[in-house]
Amino acid sequence: MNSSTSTSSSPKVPIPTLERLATYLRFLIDLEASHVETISSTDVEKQTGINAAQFRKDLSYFGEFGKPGVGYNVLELQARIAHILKIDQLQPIIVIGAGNLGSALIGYPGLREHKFHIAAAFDRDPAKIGRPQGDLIIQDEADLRLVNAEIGARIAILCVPASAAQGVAERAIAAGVRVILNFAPIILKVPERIVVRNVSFLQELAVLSYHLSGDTHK
Amino acid sequence: MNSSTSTSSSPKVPIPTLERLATYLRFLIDLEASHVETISSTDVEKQTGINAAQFRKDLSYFGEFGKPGVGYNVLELQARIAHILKIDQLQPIIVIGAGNLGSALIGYPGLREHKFHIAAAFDRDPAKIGRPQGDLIIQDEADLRLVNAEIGARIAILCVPASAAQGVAERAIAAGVRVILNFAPIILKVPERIVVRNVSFLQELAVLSYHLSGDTHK
DNA sequence: AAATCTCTGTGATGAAATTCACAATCGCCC
DNA sequence: GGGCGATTGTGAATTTCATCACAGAGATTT
Repeated sequence: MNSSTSTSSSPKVPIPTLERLATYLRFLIDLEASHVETISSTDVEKQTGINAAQFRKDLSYFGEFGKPGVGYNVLELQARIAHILKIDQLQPIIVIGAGNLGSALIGYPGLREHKFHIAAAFDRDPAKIGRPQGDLIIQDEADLRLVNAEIGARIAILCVPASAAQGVAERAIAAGVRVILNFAPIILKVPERIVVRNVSFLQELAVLSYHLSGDTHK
Repeated sequence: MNSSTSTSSSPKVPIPTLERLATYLRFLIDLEASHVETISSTDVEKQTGINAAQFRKDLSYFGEFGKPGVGYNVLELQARIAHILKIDQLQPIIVIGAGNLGSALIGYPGLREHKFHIAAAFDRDPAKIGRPQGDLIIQDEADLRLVNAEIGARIAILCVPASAAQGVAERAIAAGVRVILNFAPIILKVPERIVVRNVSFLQELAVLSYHLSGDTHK
């Protein structure tokens, strides 16, 4: 999708399964808000469009979660998926590049809701360094290593231009980052152990554009 | 997917192939800038990490593009991929929701580079309506249908909160939109013929978070 | 102009992901 | 407490996607 994974790491669990886990979690949070206590895989299918067997199989990679004849406890499943995804405690993230996109992410409320926490934001532009952004202050990208020694973030979000991305990625890795969410439209070259996911609007739009079959106007 | 496609449309061509086409296009544009005239599938593999046979097979869905013993002409291939993706002429897009993310997209230069053109931006918030944003003026979401009758955009980008997304999607479809890029973290219910792609930061981050194996600190 | 090298396009093969289908389990009702 | 409807968890079947491997086409060299 949308996005794509490069450099691999652990085996066994299919990437698509992990992607769906996040969807389930989101869905379960909504259910909780609607005071639903129990849900069956068929209900999930009805409400999300994801095949019921798929849902069950996805979960089966991690153990047993439901009761036959009953279904799944919403709260418990929520907690267990959060645990699987390691977002059951606040997860610190650094954002590099404080342009429009970086700023949008820093201000995105959904992140906190899911126990992600943007712990620092960096930019290279002296005009931006020192400026407040949300409840953070933009820091000098040159201090990346120093600052992250403090924070210990293992996740970095790259919102820099394509031309800068490779260099920034390398410095982030040197600063202890292990996984990268890359918004720059280039393929990063990183060591085996580093996991990268790319998000590309252009790619998404291109796929959509392709589907605009023949008819220009209705 | 990080992102993922829902409602299907045409057959035959794998979605992953379409996603990669956009990557190839981007890559070819960079090559052109470096004055490279010809490229072989093995070169592509070396520089992008995408398997050479994969590259050739992806293209084979659409015809023959290369010369045995030589490779592919960069400019020609670029043009043909752009044509396949229907971005060989300016493609009008409407953006709905002019918050942080919407604004970031409106200002994103990569779009124009790839022949996408944001033709109008909408919001529901009276405080935002009428305000300039980039070289556009935010319009009232209530006028969606009216305005799009003029513009004829078939692509909409949804940057509204999850709670508003379903309703907005329906109105966009009523206004003639055929494909939707959805940034809201919900699964849209749309008619068969409509194609949706979802981009979810949360999903991407969750997958990355999962890969943070055991070690909390180095 | 033959021999050689390079590189494409694709059928065959393999791997991965999805979906099917059913035995096993649970709760409920009589 | 035995029978019944609901629902899970999962091996097997199916579908989709990626890779291999090679015949054939174009360039190049001798």
